[in-house]
Amino acid sequence: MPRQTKPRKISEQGLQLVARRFKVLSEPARLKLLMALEEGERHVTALIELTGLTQGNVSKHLGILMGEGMVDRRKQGLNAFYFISDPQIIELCELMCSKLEKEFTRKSTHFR
Amino acid sequence: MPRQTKPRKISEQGLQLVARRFKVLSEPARLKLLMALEEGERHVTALIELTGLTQGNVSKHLGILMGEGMVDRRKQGLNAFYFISDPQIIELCELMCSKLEKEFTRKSTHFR
DNA sequence: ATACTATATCACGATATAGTAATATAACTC
DNA sequence: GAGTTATATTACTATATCGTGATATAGTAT
Repeated sequence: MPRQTKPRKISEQGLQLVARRFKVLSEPARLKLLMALEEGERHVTALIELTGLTQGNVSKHLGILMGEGMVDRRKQGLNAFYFISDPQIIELCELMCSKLEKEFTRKSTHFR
Repeated sequence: MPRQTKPRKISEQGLQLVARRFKVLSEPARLKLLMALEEGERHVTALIELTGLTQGNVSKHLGILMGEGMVDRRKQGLNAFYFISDPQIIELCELMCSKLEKEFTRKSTHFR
C-alpha cells in the first residue's frame, strides 16, 4: 500500500522540537497529571490526591507541562488551578492509547 | 467547548506502556531514522549516510525502534533492510509536526 | 582458509532527568 | 505582625540513556 501523504521535510531544529514534545509525554507521572486534568481544571492538592505523587513532584511536572504549553494555570487565592491548554495533546495520547489497545487485542487473538 | 470523547481509564501499567512508546519517539536520532524510512526500506549503510549518525549509533537506535515494534528488518546477504512496520507511528509524528507548525504559525501572527 | 564488508553488540564516560527532602514564597486568617 | 496553608523552588542522590570506540559476528569472495 502506497503512502497517502508526502514525507515532510524537517530541519534538525524542527526534529528537536518534535522530540522534546514527545519527551514531555514520555513520563508516566506527566501522563497521569494530564489524565487527571482531562475532565476539567484541578488545583494542586487535588492532583496530589488523584495521582498519588508527592507535592514537590507534582509541582515540578506541572512546571514542565506548562513550559511546553500543554497546560496553563489560574491562580485563585492560595490555590493554583491547572487546566489543559492544548486539547490536541489529549488527542495524541488517545491515539497512542487506542493504537496500543488495538495492537494488544490483535496479538491476544493469536492465542485463541 | 465540551469534550467529545470520554476520559479513558488506564492502569499504572498501561500508562507505563504509553510512556515508553512516547519515549521512543522523543529522540531526534530515532525520528531522523523514521523519517529516512518513510519513503521505503533502507539498508543500514544508507541510513548512516542519510542521517549522519555513526554506525554503532544507528544500529543501536534501530534496535530500540525494532524492540518497540515500530520498524522491522529483512536480511539479505550482508545487508539488513529496515522498514517501518507500524505506519500509524508516522501518523503520530505527522500529527505532532502539524500541531507544532500550526502553533508557531499562529504565534508568529502576533508580531505582524 | 583468509580477507573483506555490513551489521550488531559491548563497555564506558558523560549527561540528563526523576524523585525526595528541605526550604522559600505568597496569600489568607486572626 | 504571627501563624497557617498551598504551591514553588532548590539541592541532592540515584538511575537511565546517549554517543563513542572497540570488538564480535555473519555473510561473501577469492
